[in-house]
This record gives sequence, C-alpha cells and structure tokens, in this order.
Amino acid sequence: MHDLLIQKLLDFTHLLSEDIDLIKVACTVKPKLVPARTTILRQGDMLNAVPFILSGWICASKHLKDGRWQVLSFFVKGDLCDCGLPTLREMDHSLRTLSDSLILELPNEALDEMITKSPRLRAAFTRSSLVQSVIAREWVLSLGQLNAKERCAHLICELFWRLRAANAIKGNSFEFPLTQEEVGATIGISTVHTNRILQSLRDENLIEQKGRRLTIKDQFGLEELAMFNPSFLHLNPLVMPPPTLARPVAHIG
Amino acid sequence: MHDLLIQKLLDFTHLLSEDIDLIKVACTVKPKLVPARTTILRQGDMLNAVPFILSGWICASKHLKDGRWQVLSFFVKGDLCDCGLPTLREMDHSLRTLSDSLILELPNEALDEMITKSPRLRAAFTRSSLVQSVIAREWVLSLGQLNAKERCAHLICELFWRLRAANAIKGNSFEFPLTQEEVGATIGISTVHTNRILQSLRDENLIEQKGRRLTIKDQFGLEELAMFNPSFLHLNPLVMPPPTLARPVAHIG
DNA sequence: CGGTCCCTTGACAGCCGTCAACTACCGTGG
DNA sequence: CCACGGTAGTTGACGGCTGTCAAGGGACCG
Repeated sequence: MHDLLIQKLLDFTHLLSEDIDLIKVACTVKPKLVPARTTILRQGDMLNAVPFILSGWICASKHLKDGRWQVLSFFVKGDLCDCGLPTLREMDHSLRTLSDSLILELPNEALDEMITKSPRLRAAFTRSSLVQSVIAREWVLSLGQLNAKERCAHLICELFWRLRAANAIKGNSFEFPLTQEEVGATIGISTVHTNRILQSLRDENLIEQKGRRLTIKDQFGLEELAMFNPSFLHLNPLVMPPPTLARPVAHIG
Repeated sequence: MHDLLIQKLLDFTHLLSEDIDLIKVACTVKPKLVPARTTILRQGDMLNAVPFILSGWICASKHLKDGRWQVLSFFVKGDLCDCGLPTLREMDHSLRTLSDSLILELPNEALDEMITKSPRLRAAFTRSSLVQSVIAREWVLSLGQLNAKERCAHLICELFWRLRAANAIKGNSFEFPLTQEEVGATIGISTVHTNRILQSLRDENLIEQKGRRLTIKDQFGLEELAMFNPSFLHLNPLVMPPPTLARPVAHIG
C-alpha cells in the first residue's frame, strides 16, 4: 500500500530509511474503493486530506455557470491529487472518478509531518507538484496552438507515457475509460467533433480502440503529429522505456 | 528593494522579524535593469537564480519547431518567475521582457536558505508558486471553453486584478505593453483575429486603448462577458479593492 | 526620406460547433 | 426470452467562428 508512494517519491529524489518510516506511518490510512463516475470532491469543498491514487482514473474539472466545463488534469496510478496541497483554502475545481479507483486519503497532518521532518520528502513532494503544473502549462500550449487532431494525439501521447511510467500498460495498450464527451472537454472541442477526430486517428492507423482500451499502433507517427516531446513530464530516466525505434537517441553506455 | 518581496510574501502568510531579516539578506543582490523585448532566459538554460520582478512586464513562452508559439504566463511587479524554483533541471520555456523591467535575481542558495530556515517563508513561497499554477489551470479553462472574445476579456480582467493588487494601476487604466501578436499568442488566436476582437471590445465601450495603456471602461460588462471571478487569483482580501458597484456582496462590518 | 514595426481592412476558405437523427450496446424487468 | 430504456458512439447537413493571404496606413527612427 505504501510501496507505491515510496516508488513515486523515489522518482523525484533519494530517500533515507527514516524517510521510508515516515511514509509508512502516513500510509496507515485505509484505502477507499470508489466506483467509476463518482464525484469525490466538489468545487468549494474544504479539503483536509490529499487523495493518492493507488489504481484507477480521476479527473479534475471546472464548470462554468452556463454549463460548459473543462477537464483540468488527470490523475492515474501513483499520482497525488495535490490540489494545492494543504495550502489554499478550498477546492476551486471538482474531482471525479472515471473508472473504479482505489484511493488513499493522506491527511494534511500526515503530509505536514513528512514535509516538516524530512527535507528529502519535502523536495520530493515539491517536485511532484511541480510536474503537475508543468503538465498544465503544456496543456496551455496544446490548447492554444495545436488543432483538434494534434491536441487529441498530444493527449494520448501524454497519457501513454505517464501510464507507462506508472507501469500501467500492456504492450502498447492501456485502459482508456474516457467517453468522447470527456475527451472533448479535455482538448476543448465538441463531442461530435471528437468523434470525427478519433475516427481519423483510427483510420490513419495511429491508434486502435476496443471497448475501454486504447492501443497505440504507430507511436512515432502519433508523436510526430502532436509534436510531442515527453521530456516535460520529467519522468525518472530509470523508469523511462527505451526510445522509439524510429527516433534514435544517444547511446546509453 | 526588499520591501516589495516582503509585501508580496505577507500576502500569503504572517512573518516574524527573523523572517524579515532573512529576506533582507537574500535581497542584497543588485537589481538589473533589462530593456523591453529582451530574452532573459531561453528554453534549455540552466537556472541558478529566480527572477523577482520589481517593475515591468515579463512573459514566459514556449516555441514549437514549426514556428508557432504560445505565451504560458505573465509576470508583473511583485511576481516571482518561479519556473520550478530551484528544483527542475532546466528551463522548459523562455522568459522575455515586454517592457523595460527592473529584475532582482534571487540566487538559488538564498532561496534555499529562506525556505530551510523559516517554515513561514517556505509556506509563503509555496503558496506563491501554487497561485501561479492555479492561474495556469484557469488559462486551460479559458483556452478550452471560451471563444476568442471571452478569452480576450478574461485575460484583460486577470491582468487588471493582478496589477491592481500590485498597486500598479491608475484609476481603471494600466500599462499594457503587449502587441496584438502577443495577445494572440496568449489566447490562442491569430494576429488578424486579435485585431478584430480588440476592436469589438473597444466598439462596445468595454475597454479603451491609447498608446501602450489600456483603460477598462466597463468592468462589470467585461467580467460578465468573460465569466470572470477573481477568487482564483487568491489575492489577499486586505488588498482586494471594493467590489464593483453593479455586483454587491455581503456587507463588510 | 526610406525602412521597420505595428495596426487595420477585405476577401475567402477551412476548421469546428450545432442540430437532429440514427445505431450499437448493455442491463433491467416483464 | 424479449421488450424496453438509457448511455455512448456515429453520421449528415449547415453555419459561424477563426485562419490565411494580401494590401495598405500610421508612427517612429536613423
């Protein structure tokens, strides 16, 4: 149960055994199994614990009064929904499960203790939160400059790399529980247009969808289309998979 | 020189006199005067200091290989360009002045010292960085769901409130050094369309532009159009100006 | 005076949203 | 077993928002 958090934080920094102990203490909470399509936190809620995703998919979204809404971020296995950690007063967006999810709710006090007692844990949490905001900035770039097809490809690439780093893919395929409406609300296009875009990606043999699974058939083509460069995800080089065949990088001794 | 940083951090938390001393020590660096339209950090640069803006405008931008580029954020008087603080390896975007700017470069070590020695300063810096990422998420919402005119209005509202909190406006007008190309690169539309959108905002008497200054003629109308709610900026309630006449809030003792 | 940068305008095309209808799939209940 | 309803995906027609191209105008500067 605490293994996943340890592994996650190890991606960001080196830990001592005392840090591991602190993590174990913090992780004595009982994980919650939340069914798919359940709102776990609403805009305006006070939060006294930070959800840590053991498995499943969660999305953060913000709603306008006229009904329009936008997905702000996704959280998958190994992610902290650090909606401002225990710092800002209240949730400015909602959190909702997209698939059945196992969630560990880390109480603010437990986080505070880890952060206060260990500079290494503090650095790790800071970096984790920083990576989330770098991803948000990448979404700004995508939404602002890419067209619908490129944005869609970009989203799929990002999720693919993140899930791969979280060890949550099989071959080139992964669970993809989003409806087309949700994909649209993520890349800022209508549901109908999302349908056509996904269709074109399938037609061009870039991806394949079967039920709630998505397979990347042509990773290089997809990344080329999206002008995707995974470096912004700041994945641990050790868990980074070998590069695509078609895109060689410097030899690793 | 250090006054501005102290004032900024006071917006986020309470400080003790020892904290003030730490800030004064960190601020012994000599500020740099950088002319307008100068790139101060490039994508890929290592950063060993965090720019703190004493006056002027800076923008962060990311460039695609095909020439398209997107503004990721603006930094104005009193802002820290906390491009990941001293945590992530290198700049994933560029930093450029939009007007003549006075910049204090806080060395990583000075920041480290403040953060390590004072939990209050640490909290303040964390919150400051958090607010930046909340703004990025708001841009995701704006880019994803609002149309060009709404986005433009939203941007103007955000800048207006931030500059007002930084005490950098006169009446309802402020320095607005952006070219239309830069506005377009911020809200994700072409230069030509930006021109037409700004024109329509002027025609409807929402804003006025004279030289490099912008005046808000109808704050309520502009905020209504953009569905703008300043709460996401997490401005210090004490420095929040009185609410718009047309939008009454609960009586304040 | 010429050059450059920025703003402005018109014409036209294409991406994308909206509306509406239809299909496929799944679980439920009779 | 089938009828039924709900959700998600699909398709076509049409229109509007926005991009592109091209040209011209104004301000500033060397």
